[in-house]
Amino acid sequence: MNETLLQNEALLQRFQAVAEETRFRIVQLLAGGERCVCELQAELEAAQSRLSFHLKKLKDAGVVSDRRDGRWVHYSLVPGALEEMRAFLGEVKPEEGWKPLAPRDGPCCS
Amino acid sequence: MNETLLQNEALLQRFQAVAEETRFRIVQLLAGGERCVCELQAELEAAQSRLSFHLKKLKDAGVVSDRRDGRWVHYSLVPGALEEMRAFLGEVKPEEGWKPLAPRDGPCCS
DNA sequence: GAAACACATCAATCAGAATTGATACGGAGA
DNA sequence: TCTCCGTATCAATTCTGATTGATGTGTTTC
Repeated sequence: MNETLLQNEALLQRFQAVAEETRFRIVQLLAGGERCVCELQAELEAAQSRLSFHLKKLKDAGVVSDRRDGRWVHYSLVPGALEEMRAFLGEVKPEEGWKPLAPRDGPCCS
Repeated sequence: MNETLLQNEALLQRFQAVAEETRFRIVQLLAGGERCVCELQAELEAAQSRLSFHLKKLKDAGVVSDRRDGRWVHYSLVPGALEEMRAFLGEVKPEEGWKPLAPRDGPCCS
């Protein structure tokens, strides 16, 4: 199995996790620091099972981690995960002064 | 209308655009420079209408731009869009040495 | 202008993800 | 132990987005 493909898969999963409105907002809230589920619930005005569903998605993708404290569970961002996503967008971003590939000779498609 | 909300909406749309396998791969290919549709079609082994659908998503999100050249259309990345996404992940990423918020006093939820 | 080509769009179908309501689980306090 | 509370999970439904096949549009070449 190709290592890079697996990395890509995990990376894609992270983008998928963040690219949904509720989860996008969760990430924004967690940027301010750790939050327990009930706090998120209050701030997002989301049903409990719905929030739990989205938190699981984020956790499965490795974007957040949880910490149990008595009956409460606190969620926070995983810095490394976000860093990887940034790195991907960095690699992908053409350098300043970058030029398109020279047009290929011959017909566009063979 | 709130300015920040609109920005968020556009940003979310960009994440949604990138967070799909076919489009994720398109972005990776375009990282190497401009490509025409038929080249992408060959490299992705995707049906033409399918590819066109995904390119439109990326374009609507502002992640790519197109350039007509005779009968060919060439797509390339929009550096600024990727930069904004990076910036978001940067803001959102806790600083090194960052500490969780101090636990609130009183019960977690009122 | 006719034919061939590159690409876009549309309508119908299909698939996967999100929502909801009910239920289960685990910890804390009486 | 019984009960309450915070959270997770499950099954059913609903919604959204992707795929497919056909058709449309603009461009080149003859």
